[in-house]
Amino acid sequence: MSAPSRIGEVMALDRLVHEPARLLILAVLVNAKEVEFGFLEQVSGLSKGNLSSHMGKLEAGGLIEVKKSFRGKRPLTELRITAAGRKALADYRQGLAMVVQELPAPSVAAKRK
Amino acid sequence: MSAPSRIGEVMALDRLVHEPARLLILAVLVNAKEVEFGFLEQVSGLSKGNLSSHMGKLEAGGLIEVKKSFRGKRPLTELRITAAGRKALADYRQGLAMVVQELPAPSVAAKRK
DNA sequence: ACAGACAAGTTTGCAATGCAAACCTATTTG
DNA sequence: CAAATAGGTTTGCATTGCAAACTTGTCTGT
Repeated sequence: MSAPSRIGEVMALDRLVHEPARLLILAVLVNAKEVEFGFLEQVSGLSKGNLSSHMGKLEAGGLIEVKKSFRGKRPLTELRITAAGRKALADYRQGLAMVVQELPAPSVAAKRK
Repeated sequence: MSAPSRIGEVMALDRLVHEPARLLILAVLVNAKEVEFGFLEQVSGLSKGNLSSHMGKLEAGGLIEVKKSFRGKRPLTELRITAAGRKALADYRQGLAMVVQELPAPSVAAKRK
């Protein structure tokens, strides 16, 4: 018989994307052309510090690009997902889909409490 | 306004289950009545140490039960998923399913090159 | 003009984590 | 008896995620 399941796939998930905070960031970015730091802070609910460090990691990994400029006299940081980022997210999504499939649907043999 | 999507769900994912190694463990356990430590070590590919510590956390969280006994003269550790574990896994699975749905299918605007 | 509040991020400090190497105890084999 | 194996646990370490504190600059009230 086949392995207990193909769930070993789960170990192949991209950890950079797997982290919820970063997945959230990527998910927002993938639906917009460009996103401001402040906006992201609001919709994500992440603290500035937390957001900043995740941003740094995503940038270091090449999944996003960060453009710094000024709006009037104030600093403005904008984030944009890269092609690599889209790919990573798509791959991750596919991995997730597999995991979801392999995980037993509770509806079947689950306990009705 | 409503959030860009319901992806904020991702932040609600149970971190205890979210960790790939533990998800793998739970996925194996949910399909079997009882599983031996050694077997799990093999199918998961985790080192004994790593497995042992994840096992400890799952047990501490009440998602699994660990039964220690002897087979002949040798120690034997068996793992079993609890009702809470099944529930946590089912909830997690549902969360994942939502995330997968909300994540854009790559087929649309995927590769330009 | 200046004190204080606010904006926009970055840096720092810390606790928690994941991982494997080393270790431990007991058994089996050469 | 020595060495290898089985079955796990503990230790040590490097990485992380998180928020508090800090930085730099603008704006408001008086």
